Amino acid sequence: MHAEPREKIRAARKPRNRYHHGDLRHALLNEAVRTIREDGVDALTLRSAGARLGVSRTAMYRHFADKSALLSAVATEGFRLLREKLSEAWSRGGHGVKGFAAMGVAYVDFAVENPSHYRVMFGGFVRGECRDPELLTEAKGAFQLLVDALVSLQQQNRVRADDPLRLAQFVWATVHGVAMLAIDGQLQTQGAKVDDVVAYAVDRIRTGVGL
Amino acid sequence: MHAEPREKIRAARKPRNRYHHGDLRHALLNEAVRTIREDGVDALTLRSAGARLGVSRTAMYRHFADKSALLSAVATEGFRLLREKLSEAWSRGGHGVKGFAAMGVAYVDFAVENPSHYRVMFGGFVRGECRDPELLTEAKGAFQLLVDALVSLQQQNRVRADDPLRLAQFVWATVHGVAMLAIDGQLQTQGAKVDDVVAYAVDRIRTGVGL
DNA sequence: ACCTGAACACCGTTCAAGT
DNA sequence: ACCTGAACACCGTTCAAGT
Repeated sequence: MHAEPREKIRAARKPRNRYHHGDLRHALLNEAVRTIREDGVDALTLRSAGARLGVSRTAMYRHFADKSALLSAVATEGFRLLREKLSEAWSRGGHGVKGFAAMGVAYVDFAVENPSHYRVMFGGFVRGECRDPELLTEAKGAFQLLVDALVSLQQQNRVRADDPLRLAQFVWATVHGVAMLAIDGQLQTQGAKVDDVVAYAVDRIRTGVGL
Repeated sequence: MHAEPREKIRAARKPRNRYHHGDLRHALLNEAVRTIREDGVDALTLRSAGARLGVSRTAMYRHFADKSALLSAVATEGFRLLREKLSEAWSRGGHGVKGFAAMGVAYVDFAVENPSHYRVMFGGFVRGECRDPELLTEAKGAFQLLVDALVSLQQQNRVRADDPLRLAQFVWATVHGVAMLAIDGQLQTQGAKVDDVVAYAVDRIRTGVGL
């Protein structure tokens, strides 16, 4: 009978004793990201994901409205990761022109290393209505990093004094395009390595946005 | 009995009297393009496509290896259409800097007007092995148009003397990126119209590839 | 050659029921 | 609150059989 108080203390810390998981939502999200990364979006089925977590295939509906909502969470996670990579590159490059180039390379690298995840972020898998505010916030956060970098470069007189938003949209489109074509295998066939294309594109961007 | 010779003449022109269609392959392809354009890729099912053509849902397998092969044909058709639009824009613009800008606008317009079709061309729906040679040829044809335009501009001393292939890859990536972000609805949220973004991007490309 | 019809092994989603 | 199990309405694909 002296085990009971212990149980109660635990109960106080974690209000309820869940059936299988401390947090099925997180477990599902991680499993989805893992499956998508390793085997692609098509390989992600609610049935297999549930089975792998030792849970019924309908358990998911307690945590996500539907499959699209789960994919939306995966996309959100992707933008979070991307923002980290970009922020790191910008810092590592010393918040200057070098850092700007590093951001471009980091962006494409992220897409090439996680092609399926990247496609979920931009491939239209997340339907218009299911784009939850969290996803929008995270996507805007990553974009804002680019805007801030461009403003910083403008203050250093390294970038023309156009509307930073416009500049950022152009730069974003270019690296996004390189990334997309790269993971589609459309650049290798043209007899050039992806890295070289990225380097050249960053150079042309620099010329394009320069003073 | 005097109808028989007529039948035989017909048989000579068209060796066999098909069950339902003169060319089910074309009918299927058109139906697929139409469905994708109007209702998206997810709406395309072999069952409904067959039903709409008054044909069994397995009849397709006589003409395409599987659904991916059908999508590959849809993508091929897309590249054909895109090439036409680009060629027209380049000519209409007088094969010069104006034509080059017109190509960029035409490219993004095509994607925005046929978002689902465009996604089939670049969205990874066509698996690596299923990329039939016809698709590759057609895609390269559209890309070549861009290379040729850049070579022409180089001869007019309007574009820097870099490797035209590299230049074309950069330009392609940029317009592709703008197109992708546009059909993903990622540009409107940033408080700017797609047309303006395209115009600005074309301007920056021009600066980027200029002498 | 070209197409059918039944069958197979899958899906996502709903819902009454259990604890 | 959280999860289950059966059921529903779909898929793409295979294959023996028809004409």
